[in-house]
Amino acid sequence: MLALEDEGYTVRGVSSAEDGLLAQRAEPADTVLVDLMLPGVDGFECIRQLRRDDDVPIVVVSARDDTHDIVAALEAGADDYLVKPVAVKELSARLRALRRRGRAVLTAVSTLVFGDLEILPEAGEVRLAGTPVALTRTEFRLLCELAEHPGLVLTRQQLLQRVWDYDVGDERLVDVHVGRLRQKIEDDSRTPRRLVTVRGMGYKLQR
Amino acid sequence: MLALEDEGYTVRGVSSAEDGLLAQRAEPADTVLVDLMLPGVDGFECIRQLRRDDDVPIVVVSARDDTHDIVAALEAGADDYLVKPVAVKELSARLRALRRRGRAVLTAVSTLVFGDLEILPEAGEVRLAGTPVALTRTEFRLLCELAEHPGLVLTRQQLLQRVWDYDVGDERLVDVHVGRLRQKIEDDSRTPRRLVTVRGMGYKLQR
DNA sequence: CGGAACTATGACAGTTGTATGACAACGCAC
DNA sequence: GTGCGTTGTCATACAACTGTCATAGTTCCG
Repeated sequence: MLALEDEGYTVRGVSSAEDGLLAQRAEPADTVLVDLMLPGVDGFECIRQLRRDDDVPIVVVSARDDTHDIVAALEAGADDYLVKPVAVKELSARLRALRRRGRAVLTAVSTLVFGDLEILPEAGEVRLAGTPVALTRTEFRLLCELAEHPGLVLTRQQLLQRVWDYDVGDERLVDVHVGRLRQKIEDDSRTPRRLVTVRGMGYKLQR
Repeated sequence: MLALEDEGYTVRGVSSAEDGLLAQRAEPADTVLVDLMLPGVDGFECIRQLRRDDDVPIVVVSARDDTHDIVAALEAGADDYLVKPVAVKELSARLRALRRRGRAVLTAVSTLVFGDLEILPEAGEVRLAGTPVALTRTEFRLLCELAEHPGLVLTRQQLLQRVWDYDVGDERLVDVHVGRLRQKIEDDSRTPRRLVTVRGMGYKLQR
């Protein structure tokens, strides 16, 4: 999963078939990876249900290399079947091949997820617990900059440079915009839980 | 090959990459199996050429199970890659999976749907809640351009380039046409719900 | 405890970005 | 040529955003 993120994918993990089905209904991913050894619902049944709901590409990853399983999974509606251990490069290439075929028209939108905070950079959109939040351009750029370095402290200087293209400038400016951003993305701006201050250093976006 | 015929496929065999390419041009099969160890043209090149000509599903069958080869074949345009020895049942199931997906594409491309807004690019037609809307050529192209990137913000520059073929030009021009388009596709052009402004960035068509 | 350093926030005026109506130029059919 | 729809430019009005500053609140440490 981490390896896939390195390849540039945004990954949402679930621990059971039920969770996966629910998550997919609530907010469809553009590709689904299924492990046939999941607890709960039978894996093939899971594929069938996914396929019934929509035509998202489904890739099965499994430790079993029995032809019978492979055929059953494909019949159930899977688009590809990989036997563990899987080379990430291969998985990534197969995902690309699938996407090329299925969704050639649609452009993929990447999502940065921080708990219930989602950031869609290309869509210029930010959602908090599913509902869109209206941010100004500066707030948005600030948030993206922080989001690109999850959990890392960025100094005011760094933020001034990257968000404002200022080589020099009043560092207080950053404070003001962080404050405004907090009003919009924190439940209680007095006790920030996502965008936290690191005294003497700067700010960071909590994973 | 014989085994495949038993599964109900009609199979045409060729003994070299050149023959295969020619045969496919003369009388296209609906799926192509490629063996990477063919004499003559390099197998990857063969895939690329097939892919260039049309978007027939391509399945590679090869004795080599090196990840590097698999990735290269998929990158070249293959849809699937099987390592010999191949179970006929599996191959058959994978061909069916591919064909299933291929069909889905054809139906998916023709209409772009955004809620009750339908766009038929080839037909040059736009319908709002079922009733046709009369758009000018520029408005139509603008809408199509936005529709091809659902939910993504397009900058005025990008739109100028893609709709007007202007490398430089007054960005206000875009505003004006967006305004005119809104008059026609929004219920209340004061509060756009479909074609929304992302201040400081551009415009996007809401999914 | 008290001061210094650091951070948060509210208010304000200047600036920027967007929407829209008016208009002249253009192409095209008749 | 006349009439009509379309196109690009412009000026204006309005709304939203930005940066600065003053003030108030924290945290740290001797």
